[in-house]
Amino acid sequence: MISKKTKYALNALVHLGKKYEQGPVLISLISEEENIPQKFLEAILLDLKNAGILASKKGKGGGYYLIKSPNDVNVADVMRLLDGPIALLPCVTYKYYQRCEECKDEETCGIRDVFMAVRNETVQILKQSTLATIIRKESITL
Amino acid sequence: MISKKTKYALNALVHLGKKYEQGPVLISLISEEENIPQKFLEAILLDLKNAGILASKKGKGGGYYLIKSPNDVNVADVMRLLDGPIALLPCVTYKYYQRCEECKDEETCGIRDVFMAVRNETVQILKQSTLATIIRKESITL
DNA sequence: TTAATAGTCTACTTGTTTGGTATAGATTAT
DNA sequence: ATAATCTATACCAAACAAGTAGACTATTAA
Repeated sequence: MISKKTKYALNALVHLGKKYEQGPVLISLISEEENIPQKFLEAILLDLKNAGILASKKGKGGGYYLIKSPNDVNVADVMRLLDGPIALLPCVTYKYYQRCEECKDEETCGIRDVFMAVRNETVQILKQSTLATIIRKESITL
Repeated sequence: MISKKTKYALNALVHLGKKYEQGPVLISLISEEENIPQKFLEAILLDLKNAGILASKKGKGGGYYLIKSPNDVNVADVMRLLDGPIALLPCVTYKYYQRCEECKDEETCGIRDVFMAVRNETVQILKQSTLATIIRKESITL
């Protein structure tokens, strides 16, 4: 399961994606409309800002806004940022590789092959899924 | 990430799969050869027994052995047994469905669609992967 | 210039899960 | 009977998840 943090981040990003290039949006507004605890959301938005996806403006008329295009923000990146590796086994992660301690021979491990396949399929789907595709799909489904 | 419990279970099952229909195998032997803490392994094997995958024999000459055919034990089932649902969101699980509390309208949720696709692909791969296919692959790779 | 607005930082809390360990008990082959 | 095995119950420490509290800093309008 993905954490609430990642789920909330995606909800907030979709929200901000719908208001792309329309100025800053209040944390309190996102919190209310997306049903996310405000204090928790503050920490999440800060993470997304530090990752260069969002920017913020302080004071009256301030808030958060998307600085990357909705086409350039994909679900895989958001998940990695907040939840860490996507793979289900440490020995099949792309950037955070770690050997399975109990493993005898990684080269011939049939279990590893299975989870390698899962990882590849998963990452492909998540990379293809951007804020833009999500928002588009939602407007069609209506 | 899958838990150590599931990983250990798979390692143990592959081990027992290789000795299918060759009589009981000692916990201590599996523990040693697969590098799994013995007491932890005992609990895992018990779970697998209660799920009807393994059986055990007590006393001298006892141990655990596979009762289902290696063709009929797939990775998806083992994961579900020890780690619970495979899906990454509670609202896309098959048997353990739960609404996302913060969600406004599940029907039109674009995020849900993404994770639905991931779940479907993942389950398909994991269902196809049985002890038999894993063991076969390992013997070929050598 | 000061009050109100709005984001930022640090620290804490509470509950659950993970990955175990310890001890004692029940069964069975010899 | 007794030694070899699995079984059951209880416990534990560390990490993580999901949040909360409160002080602090920056901006801007009046």
